[in-house]
Amino acid sequence: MSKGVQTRETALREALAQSSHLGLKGITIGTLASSLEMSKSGLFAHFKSKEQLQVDVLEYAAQLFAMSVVQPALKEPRGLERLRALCENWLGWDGYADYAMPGGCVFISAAMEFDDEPDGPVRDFLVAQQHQWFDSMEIVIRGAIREGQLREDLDTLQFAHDLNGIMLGHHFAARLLRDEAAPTRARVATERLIDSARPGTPVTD
Amino acid sequence: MSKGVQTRETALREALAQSSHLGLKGITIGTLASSLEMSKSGLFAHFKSKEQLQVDVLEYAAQLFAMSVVQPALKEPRGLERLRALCENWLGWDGYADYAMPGGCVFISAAMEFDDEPDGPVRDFLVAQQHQWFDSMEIVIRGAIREGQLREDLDTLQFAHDLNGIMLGHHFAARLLRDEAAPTRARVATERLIDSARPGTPVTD
DNA sequence: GTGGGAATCGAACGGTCGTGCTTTTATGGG
DNA sequence: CCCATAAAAGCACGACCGTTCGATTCCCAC
Repeated sequence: MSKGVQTRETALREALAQSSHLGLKGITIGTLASSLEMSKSGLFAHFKSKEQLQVDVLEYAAQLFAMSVVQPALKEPRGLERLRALCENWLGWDGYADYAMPGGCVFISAAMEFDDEPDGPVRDFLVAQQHQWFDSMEIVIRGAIREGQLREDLDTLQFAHDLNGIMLGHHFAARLLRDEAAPTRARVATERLIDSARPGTPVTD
Repeated sequence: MSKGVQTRETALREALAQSSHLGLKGITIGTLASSLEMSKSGLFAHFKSKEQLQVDVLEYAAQLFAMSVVQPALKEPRGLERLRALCENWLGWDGYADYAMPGGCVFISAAMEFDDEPDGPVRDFLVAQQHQWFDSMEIVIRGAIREGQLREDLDTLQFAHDLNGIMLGHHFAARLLRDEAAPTRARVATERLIDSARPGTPVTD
């Protein structure tokens, strides 16, 4: 019982690392196996198919994301502090270089790889995950509204999408363009977004 | 002379269409050849390698982009009108469904595919293209500054990156989440961004 | 209409892919 | 310590990959 679970865990960690810079589609049973110094078939037995492996990697990554981004933010007091913590952790996640994701956010690569795919287990799982994540963001944003720090009539879903755009832009600038100013720019953009959502700001609709 | 160029052109168009939803790495000589109803080797002869094919596809896409996004915007009067036209065309480009790019912006997928790659012909070409594109954006933005419609001390590069983030967010919402409100949200975000850059707006630095 | 170069084809190459089998080896509860 | 069971290995498969090369077909200037 124990041995199998442990191997599986190790395999998922390595698979996540490789997905991080090759994408979910880029990982290979063969390459993964030799990285783990085991046989293709031995590794394959842990996941009934490559598709299942991809889903499992997404699930594994989500656990890591919840643990290192969401949970720490929940320790901050509700409102802008918590929202800022969430964004800062999110930014950190995208540069999670030294541990499990040398190639940046796996959700972003997966999103671009599967966005034009027909429905399927991997895509469906990823989309569900993203909806969950947007829900979490909205909850934190509404917290800041309830604290009176953000406008009462703010479109929280729009706000969440705006934040998402900022993070995608950060990924783009940091990873593709190798722009060291990317995190700074993301923070500037986030503050500007928050400012535009403060009470007293004229409604833009 | 004529026949070869024509075949090449047709091949590039089909290759772009396929790259659009499979990514640049997703295209294969074999699949592409059978789509064009010709032999693998016959097609291959037009491009000396797959890497070269990928670069050529990027170049082909850039021509299309310049023609359908940049050039029309340059017909608008300098300033916010031109900037808005650029954004609107850009938004249209990402949903260029019926012609050459059924799977959305090929530059975005390519960016995510090659962002963690070591330097190479394809990555280098893509990065150079993006820098060019950011330069173009900055020029249009500075046009609005010179017209007195945007703040004098505006960080134009930051502004361009913010726009880029909005478009990436649009791609994400429209393609992965299949959110029909995506274009509207992108427009709202763009207007908010413009508003925050107007003269008289307090500096956010 | 013929010759020559461009365009295309057919077949093959070594490699890797995901995935079934069967067999061997390791593990841990009684 | 034994033995059922779990884990890993070994091997093979058909398919497709990018690429090469020699043969074939086409187009067009003379």
